[in-house]
Amino acid sequence: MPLPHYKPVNLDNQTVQRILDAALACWTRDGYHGASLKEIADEAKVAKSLLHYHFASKEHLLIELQAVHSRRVAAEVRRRLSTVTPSVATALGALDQVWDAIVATRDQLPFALEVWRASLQNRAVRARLEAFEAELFSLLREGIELGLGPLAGRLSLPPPRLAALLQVALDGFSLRLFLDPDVRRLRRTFDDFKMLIALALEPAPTTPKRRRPA
Amino acid sequence: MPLPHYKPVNLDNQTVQRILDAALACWTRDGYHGASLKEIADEAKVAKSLLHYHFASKEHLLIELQAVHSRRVAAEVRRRLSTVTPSVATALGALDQVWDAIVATRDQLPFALEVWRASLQNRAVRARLEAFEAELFSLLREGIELGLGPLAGRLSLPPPRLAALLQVALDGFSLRLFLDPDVRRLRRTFDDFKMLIALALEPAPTTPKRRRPA
DNA sequence: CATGTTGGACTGGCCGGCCAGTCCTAATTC
DNA sequence: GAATTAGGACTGGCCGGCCAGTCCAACATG
Repeated sequence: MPLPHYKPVNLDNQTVQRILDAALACWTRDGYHGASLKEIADEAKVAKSLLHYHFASKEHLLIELQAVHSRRVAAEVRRRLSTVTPSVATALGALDQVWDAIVATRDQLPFALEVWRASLQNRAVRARLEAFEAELFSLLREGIELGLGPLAGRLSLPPPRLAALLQVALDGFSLRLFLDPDVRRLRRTFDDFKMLIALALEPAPTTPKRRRPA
Repeated sequence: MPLPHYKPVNLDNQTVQRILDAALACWTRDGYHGASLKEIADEAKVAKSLLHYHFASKEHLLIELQAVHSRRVAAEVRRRLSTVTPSVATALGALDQVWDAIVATRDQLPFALEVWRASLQNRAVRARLEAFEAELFSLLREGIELGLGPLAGRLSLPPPRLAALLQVALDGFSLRLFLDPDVRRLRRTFDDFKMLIALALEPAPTTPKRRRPA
């Protein structure tokens, strides 16, 4: 099955945005197959046929929403990491920024899971997902390099590998936030994780110091 | 909606097992709503009506499969952690065991995602999922305590908190294994993670450290 | 005879998709 | 400046099809 080519969607149209928001809400709540187009139309307070006017199919709606959503998330992360200045403290502070971003968007994680699942069967979704993941990776790596400045060279882990580790860990935290309503307990685990990172950031362990977690 | 009470299912029946395996395969491939009962029946090479003979409904099938599957996973993890003997090296080796378990069952992760999603809407699924997560947490904590023996007291992180951190991280690795077909790259990230853990495990290299006040 | 299994007919409902047609606004024409 | 045209936005209703679930007659097997 080759990649279908869809007509471009007018994203400036306010109703289109309402539909996209409704789809995000419904798919987050009930999953892609679990939510019907009627459900989405009702949520957007719009006739079901209008969905097919703006979007060729349910799949097309998913693809467009994925594009919009990943763009939004990437922009949010970029915004939060833009104020980082070089020092270990601010580098760890940047981690807090990322944490806040995750918590703020925690209810949308089920949609992300849905996109991941769809990426198994849809090449367009797959391609965009990989690009998005690569972008997040770059943002993390740049965040590390910027945040540590000249210190970056003395890491026990080179920035790209630290970034990869961060990305995995952050996915884990996202997932557990989705599972576990107790944010504070998870926050403590995140602080523990930050402590671990701090250990790895400290320069060559000639005189190792041990810190109590804050 | 109160919890429905289902007639017990004869799990010794071989055909029932075939159906459960088929459901696992189909739901892993297409998701809960995405796979029809006919599809599952075909996969199990069984008449569709037989599904309704053994299980009251699609939901019932999900609940039973979740029970069987989580029991299997827990048993597998328990088996892999049973040989741990006290020392830092074997404690890290136990991590490798868990890694192998994750890699071995990576293709079933989409089903786990499906269960997580279902837990949002189904109290029976939710309850069992929480029990399962709690069991995994205990296994990890016991693995840490057993693996480190008397060393456990000298951790910079008490075992329960290390276990929580491990659980989050392992979820992250599971997720990325699902996203990323490149196991070896992720394996290196996992090794980096192990190094980080090792840093937290190592007591002060030469002179014994003063413990934090109780 | 109980349990397990098949295969098919059947239903009521929801699904995604499609279409004919309305409404509104803005440009175009006379 | 009234009439006409064009086209985007939007609707209600319909369609064929698949879905979960029901029922049953038949048959195996011990």
